[in-house]
Amino acid sequence: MKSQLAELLAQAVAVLKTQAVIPADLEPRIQLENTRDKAHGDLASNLAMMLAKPAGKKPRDLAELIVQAIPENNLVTKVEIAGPGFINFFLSSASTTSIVQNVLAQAEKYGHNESGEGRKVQVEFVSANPTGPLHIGHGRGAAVGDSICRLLAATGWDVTREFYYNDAGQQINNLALSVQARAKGLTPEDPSWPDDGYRGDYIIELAESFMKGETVSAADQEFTGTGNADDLDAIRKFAVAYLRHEQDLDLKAFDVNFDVYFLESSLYKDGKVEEAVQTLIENGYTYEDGGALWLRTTDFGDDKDRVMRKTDGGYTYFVPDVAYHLNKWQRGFVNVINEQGADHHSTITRVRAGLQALNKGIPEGWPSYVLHQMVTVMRGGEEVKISKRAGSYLTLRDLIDEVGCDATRFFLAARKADSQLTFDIDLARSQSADNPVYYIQYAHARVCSIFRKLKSENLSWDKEQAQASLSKLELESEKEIMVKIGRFPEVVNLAASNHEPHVIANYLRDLAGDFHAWYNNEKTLVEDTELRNARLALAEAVRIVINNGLDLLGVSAPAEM
RNA sequence: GCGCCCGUAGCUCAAUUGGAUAGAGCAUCGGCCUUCUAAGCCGAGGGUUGCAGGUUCAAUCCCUGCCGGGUGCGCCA
Repeated sequence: MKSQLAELLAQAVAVLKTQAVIPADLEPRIQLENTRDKAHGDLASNLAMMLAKPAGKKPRDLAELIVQAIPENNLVTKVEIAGPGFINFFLSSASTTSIVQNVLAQAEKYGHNESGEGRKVQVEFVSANPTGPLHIGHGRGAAVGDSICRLLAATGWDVTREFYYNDAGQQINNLALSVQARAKGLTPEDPSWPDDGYRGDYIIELAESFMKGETVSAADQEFTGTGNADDLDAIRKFAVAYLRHEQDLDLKAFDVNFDVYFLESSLYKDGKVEEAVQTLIENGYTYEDGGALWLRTTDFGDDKDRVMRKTDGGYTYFVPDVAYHLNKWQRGFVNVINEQGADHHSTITRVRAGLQALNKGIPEGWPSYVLHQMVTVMRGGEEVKISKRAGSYLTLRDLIDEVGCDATRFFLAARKADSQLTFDIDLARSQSADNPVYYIQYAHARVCSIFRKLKSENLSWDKEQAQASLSKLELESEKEIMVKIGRFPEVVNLAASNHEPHVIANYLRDLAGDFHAWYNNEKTLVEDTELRNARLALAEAVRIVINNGLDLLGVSAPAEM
């Protein structure tokens, strides 16, 4: 719709160029925007205001000339010049009803497109350390990351979802030591409790399971507890497998799946870390100082150089990260999006610097990142402090159990990632009816209910019949809904290209509102067959859009509530 | 001190990448169930978009400087 109208405007510009009203060498960008106020029509262009200066005319006068130069068409019924020089277009009935036809024809594909052209994109998200259950921050990453994947897939990308396990660092030692301490009956209050030990209760369960000789299996590994509290290596392996298994369950409960689980330890095992370090040394970006090996990250915009290899011979955390991202690049992922918590944002400069220093032709600014800000959890009007080490814990699974998967996902994805989010458990739990996700799902269920009613009254409806009757949709409220669902593909594109799932949530809230209002004011199952068929078509179109939109958020669209 | 994010109604958040009179929900107040699901609808009140400048036809959005909140700044990960 928009592109067709833009084409008409382009033609008008061409005409005015031949009349020398507009300088011939000017190539204006035709902008059409959706109006906020329906008094301004359905679509508006600022063309006249942008061209006023080069044309040497007043915006409104120029707008007049542009309008006169627009070719005959059946898209719009009225064109108005308003305000400082806006050109407002009022869509014709033929235009709006064609939207409904389009939605019904494309059904679950409506809103999708092929602009990604099947190109590969990798999205890395969650990537929690296997040192504890997933908490609400991981939940935000999971909800946002998974939704970005769904958006990219819907716009024609070949998406790979990847989870990176930091299973090789110092934190794993701390984990093993903590489990060992519990296995030996120590508590965090004990003087010999490990310095950076994990204090959560789940460590107790883990230790018990190990001592009992239970077998745990995660995606690609399995390990049986030996029951020997002195065997730290066995404890380490068991603990990692155990917690990965727990995280698998968390993700399953959240309906988030990954294509690839990448182990940091494999980078060491395969010599990839060493390889990357050698390359950096050969490329001359390193130096020794104080017994450590440094990377000259300041050559790439960092504010100070960074240690790569400590005096104890171990690598700092970002070195395997560089090796890991080189691996992504070598797997052919020209497009990589990393979704992670904003508290780790300082790694971005380092990883990118390391990749540049490798001289492998990796573009500056690769990979791209989506950072989500912190989630504050409120309960009983007070902030719930979450700390693995302190032991106070609210897991993602607790939350899903309390609030439900749909509401949790919606809530965590419905806000812009780069602003902090407050998750009020009491609100989400005790007043679940007030949760916005139900409002949208309810609209979907209501449409389904209408069709059930139709059936129970032995009436029927089909797409073909409806096509001929759409001109019966004459109400202003109906036109508004048609225009709104006509914008859905554009909203999907915007959300996908900006990696902003929350845009979908806002759109759905808005559409559901229009639908509920219409539903309350106008009866769908009326005597007049043509009008009934037309309204059923509109209701079905709304249902399709809500279904498709909720799917992009990973939220279900129930037929009954 | 330096980097990044944020600051919009009492609260939680939007605002179609610079558009026209800044919008929703919750909360408050008043109406609507004999009618396709009241998890709904209709109406009312609620704002100097943190402050001060700048850029232009037009600024919540871009630039500069302040103020406030968050987060990061280790040979931790």
